[in-house]
Amino acid sequence: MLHALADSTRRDIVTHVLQGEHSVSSLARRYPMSFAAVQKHVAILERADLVRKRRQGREQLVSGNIAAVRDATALLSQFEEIWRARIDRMGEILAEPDHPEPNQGDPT
Amino acid sequence: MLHALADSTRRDIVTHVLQGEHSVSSLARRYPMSFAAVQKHVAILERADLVRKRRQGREQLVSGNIAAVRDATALLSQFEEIWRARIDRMGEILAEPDHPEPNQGDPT
DNA sequence: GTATCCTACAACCATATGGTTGTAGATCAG
DNA sequence: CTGATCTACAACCATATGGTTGTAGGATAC
Repeated sequence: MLHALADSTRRDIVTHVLQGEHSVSSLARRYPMSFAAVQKHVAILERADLVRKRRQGREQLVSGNIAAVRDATALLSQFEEIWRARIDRMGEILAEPDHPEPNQGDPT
Repeated sequence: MLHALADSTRRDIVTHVLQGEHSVSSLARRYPMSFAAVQKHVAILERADLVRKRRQGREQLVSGNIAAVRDATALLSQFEEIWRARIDRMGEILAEPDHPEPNQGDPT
């Protein structure tokens, strides 16, 4: 899923379809590449459930799925929590009465 | 940069080095792959500035760079803001007293 | 009906990825 | 010094990626 967002064209597509539905062809017109290339990008986003497609006549309207985007954001936020937990632990260590050498590594 | 995080092994490496410095070889021991493979993962994370390396004797100690992780999180958060902006606009439209029909002529 | 548009999918190519093994340079222990 | 360890880097392979073109089907317009 992060892989699906690790491409600027796909992030741009997500940006647009989060603001409203767009057909695949109207999206394709925005980028300097072939229709098939944009179609592939949309397929990758769809496989990651970042966008949904809805048929209307001969068009496929693409819309963004904010829930999946939130999942990705939450995944990255976990890193910040890990970091904060570490900082908290360091605070405890500094608060300890005596700690001559804070040795990190794993010499096992 | 998101690409660097779009791999579970690399996310796991980031998780660990955010909690403290680890040498490349001690990291390599955690995963069922060759030392060189882990070394490549670390190099990719380093290129994305998600981790830093510090030489100590014959070891290279890897530590996580929380700032870059925050940048990635902020990038994804923009999507949620775009989404909220759209919802706000929809709220305004629904709050309009008379709907903007394409009714130009006003025959008195 | 035919023509046109929108979409899907396949084949193909160049390049990047994730993994391997092997070699070589530094550094530390003896 | 020799030997062991940590690291870097190159070569190689299988596979996935991002792009292309071409073909085919479904829906609309005429």
